[in-house]
Amino acid sequence: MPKQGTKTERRSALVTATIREVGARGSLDVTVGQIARRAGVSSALAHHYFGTKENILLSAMRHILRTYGAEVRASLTQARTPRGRLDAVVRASFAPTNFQPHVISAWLMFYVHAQTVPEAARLLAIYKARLASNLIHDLKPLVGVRAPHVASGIGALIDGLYIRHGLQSLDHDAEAAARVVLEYLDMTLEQK
Amino acid sequence: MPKQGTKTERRSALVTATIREVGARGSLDVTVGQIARRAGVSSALAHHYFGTKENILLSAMRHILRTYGAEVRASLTQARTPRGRLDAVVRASFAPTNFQPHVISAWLMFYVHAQTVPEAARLLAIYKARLASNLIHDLKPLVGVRAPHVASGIGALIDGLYIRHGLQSLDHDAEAAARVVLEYLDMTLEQK
Amino acid sequence: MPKQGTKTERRSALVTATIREVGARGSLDVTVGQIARRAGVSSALAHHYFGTKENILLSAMRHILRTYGAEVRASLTQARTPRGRLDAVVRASFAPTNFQPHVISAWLMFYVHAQTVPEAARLLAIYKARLASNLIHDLKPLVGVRAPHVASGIGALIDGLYIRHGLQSLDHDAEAAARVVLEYLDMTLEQK
Amino acid sequence: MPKQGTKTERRSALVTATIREVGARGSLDVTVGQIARRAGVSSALAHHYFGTKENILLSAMRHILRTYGAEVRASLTQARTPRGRLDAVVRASFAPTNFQPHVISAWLMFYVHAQTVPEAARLLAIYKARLASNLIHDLKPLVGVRAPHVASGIGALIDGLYIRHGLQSLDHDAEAAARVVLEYLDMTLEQK
DNA sequence: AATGAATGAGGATTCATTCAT
DNA sequence: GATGAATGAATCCTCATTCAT
Repeated sequence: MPKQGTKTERRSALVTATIREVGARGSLDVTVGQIARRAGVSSALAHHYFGTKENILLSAMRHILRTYGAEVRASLTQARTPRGRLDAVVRASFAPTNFQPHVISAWLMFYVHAQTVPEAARLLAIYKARLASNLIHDLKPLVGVRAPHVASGIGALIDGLYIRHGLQSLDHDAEAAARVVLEYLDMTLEQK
Repeated sequence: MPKQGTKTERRSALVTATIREVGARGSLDVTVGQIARRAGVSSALAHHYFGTKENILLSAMRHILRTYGAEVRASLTQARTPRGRLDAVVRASFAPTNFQPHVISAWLMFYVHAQTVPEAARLLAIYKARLASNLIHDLKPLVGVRAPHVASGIGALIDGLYIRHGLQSLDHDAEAAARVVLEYLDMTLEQK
Repeated sequence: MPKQGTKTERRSALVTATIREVGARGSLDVTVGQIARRAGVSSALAHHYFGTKENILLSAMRHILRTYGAEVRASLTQARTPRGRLDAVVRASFAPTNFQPHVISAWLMFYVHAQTVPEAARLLAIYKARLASNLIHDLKPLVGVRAPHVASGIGALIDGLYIRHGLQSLDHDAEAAARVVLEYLDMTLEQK
Repeated sequence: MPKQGTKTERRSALVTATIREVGARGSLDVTVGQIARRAGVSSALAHHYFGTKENILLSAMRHILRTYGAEVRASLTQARTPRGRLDAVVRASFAPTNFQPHVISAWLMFYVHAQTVPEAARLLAIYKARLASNLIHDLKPLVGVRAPHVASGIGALIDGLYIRHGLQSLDHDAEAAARVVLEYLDMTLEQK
């Protein structure tokens, strides 16, 4: 009688539902019940699979981070020059899989969550370290010791554009957003 | 025992306590009780003065925005050239009154809050419009029609630096943060 | 600086305000603050004069009962025959001072209050006893031993008409209401 | 520990508990906690099943009204003549299922509640309309155009007897109460 | 006399979580 | 595997009441 679904299917459905729900409400204050309902299951089942709400949230975060990581890798395979690779990394941040309203909302929520929950902070730190490392690797041949500095500027700019986008002031579409960062990059590179 | 503080004193104490508490917890999920306790009063008194929790939060937001506005104005009085004024506006964002951990946390929380609460969104929109208007006013003589574009880049960069700072990864002190933005500005201006 | 007012004035203003407020809200769930505001004073003053909320309510009840009693006495002075006196007693219940929406509401609320508060029950019992006594006194010459029985029928009919009136279904104006009871009386008297 | 009762069982238990509790306290000011405790469940469960307190109260009202309706219908099946049917309708109001202290209390409370809550008013209006309609239907053959007038008198008398009974002054047992109304009816019918 | 300041107690409601089935 | 039943622990908010001024 119970609805069927493999463990993986259910977990994945709940993770997706979490992101959608957070996006729809614009708030991390989402209840397990709301998430479960959106996934079409009972809240008891959500606990059955994840144990605690915290865990559902963390899983959703991991999902987003994984998706983002995949996007970056995919983007990088097509790049050859350092500059091309930088381009790829930046553009991955604004790829369609990520730069959608509800995903952006979720990112913002996770930033907040990271302030309280160590594990969330750890995940975010990993993401940041990877982004920085990616950028620095390819900036070094171009700007030498200034690489970390420039990388952190780019990182901040990306985060800022995310936030602003999350805030409905859709003054940047993905393409425009990427361009802002890339211009920043270009200008930096042009510096003698 | 009653009759100890004036209405103004208490309101102000509660607003301050709100920001500190939000900063300390790293979350907008502070209870009226926590805020009140920090302010040294009963939660009933907080309701007496503000009516609802929402109102307390909004008042705290207004307080932060007002402080920021004052900082900008003060900073501007000492500037003479457009470039000097741009400098002033940027540096105001990183002035000691604003760029403290708990205030930064509060900013982040308010960004989130604005996604849900219209009045919060309105307040944030005002802040943004003012910042943009300030920047554009002084960018026009320097970069002409590119002014709005550059202004939005600067705005995003400031927001991004705030977030990153809020996330404990204190890779930027205030001075460094301001410098990142100003370099961005300089590079932009140097563009032919 | 404080507003002036004699003790009596204030007390009376608060009692009146209580009845109006109960009437306006259609509920005994009226707060001291609401009553005080309607009377134009602080809730602290209400306590100063009455000590407790219970006391305010009881005073209002006494006021209504007193008004009703006065109405009955006034009405009776003009009657000469037993039948005339019965008429007077019945009509007093529907006199303009009593048969107004907010007073009717207050009566209903007091009925309820009497279920919980002994003193309120006592006051209501007194009213009932007086009404019964008045009716029986003049019914005796007319229906003999059936007097108590008829009196209680009349009392119930009056109460019922009050309730129904309080319930907005204004299917009886005062005159009509009185007539219903008097017809009942007439029919009873005509019984052999 | 969980999984003990069905949805229907619990709902019904809570509705019953509501009426008993209202009766026991003599006040609509019962807390959800009190109702739940009497039903042997947590207050959270009460909310789980009814959503709001208002809803619990309304459900209790509907229960009483339904019981009363059933009583009337049952009573009517045994009647043949118009006069017999009138008898049945009146007696149903004083049937043991209804004319118990706590049910009477609940009625009184609902009268009060109806002054504030539209849905409660609507329910009460339906009850009244049905009673009136029932009475008028059978009065018409007996008193012609005076039917509505007589019906409203009877209705008021019933309500009045209810109130008086609710007020502990048990000067009427059910039989006596019914008799008062039926006498009223008889007298009316005997009118030429 | 009059009031604003202040609070403890309490109440409706929500929610993560657990358990029997 | 899946769920409805069930609850303890919060949380916001209200209110009668008290006290210093």
